[in-house]
Amino acid sequence: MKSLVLRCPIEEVMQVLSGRWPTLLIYYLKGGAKRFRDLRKDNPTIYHKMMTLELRTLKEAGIIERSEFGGYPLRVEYELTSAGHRLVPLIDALGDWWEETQGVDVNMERIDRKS
Amino acid sequence: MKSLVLRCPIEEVMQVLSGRWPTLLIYYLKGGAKRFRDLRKDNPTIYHKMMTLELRTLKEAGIIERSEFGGYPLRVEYELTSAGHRLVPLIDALGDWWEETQGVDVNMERIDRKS
DNA sequence: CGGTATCCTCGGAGATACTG
DNA sequence: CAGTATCTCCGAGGATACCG
Repeated sequence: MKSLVLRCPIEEVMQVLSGRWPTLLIYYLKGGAKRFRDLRKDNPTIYHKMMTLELRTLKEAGIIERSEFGGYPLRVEYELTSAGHRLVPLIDALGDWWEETQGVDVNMERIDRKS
Repeated sequence: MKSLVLRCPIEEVMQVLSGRWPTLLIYYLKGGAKRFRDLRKDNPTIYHKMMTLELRTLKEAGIIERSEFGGYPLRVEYELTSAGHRLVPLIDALGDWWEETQGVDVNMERIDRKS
């Protein structure tokens, strides 16, 4: 998943959203701004380093915004931009499609067996 | 991107669509059934092995269907299922969102921040 | 022609430690 | 607390050859 061949918006957006974390992070930011450490609590299996990297690419894509508050200990908050908020329903639609699809088309056999 | 923690439909659908090829393959099948070799012409940089693997996971997800016609040389065709067709507009919406976002919002916010 | 098997490498990401 | 630096390791996927 490295260099792009075409300048295709779909390929580009998938480049940003691909992988396990991006959509999860967006999901957990739906409700409003959160601190770094709270996002880690939401995603207990992600590693420190990965989270900063993932958050950075989301920021560079204009999906989230990073705010650094001075003081000690440091405090950094992330929240969805307006573009990020507009993205949420599109991702949800994919989730809905998936539930629908897996329930009906693929698992037909299972349903068959039960009846 | 291995084991899933949650039974979250979004995480699951992203598992299938993540990466460079799935959405591209879906895109190239929008117009109707295609042979294996024609899909390779559409995606000249994908390798033989990868394509069979990607096509297989798409099939297992119920997005495409595989038809094998006997004869020699062998002939295999792939086409979108009805679920696959319902997925297309959702992916397109992501592409549209991306174009819109990269053109307008991201730069806007940068300009805002400067003032 | 389409699919599988094999080998190999290269970098993503797990894990830990350190800095501001 | 958040971010960076290192080191390591494993496996996705590139490349090629062979099979049905």
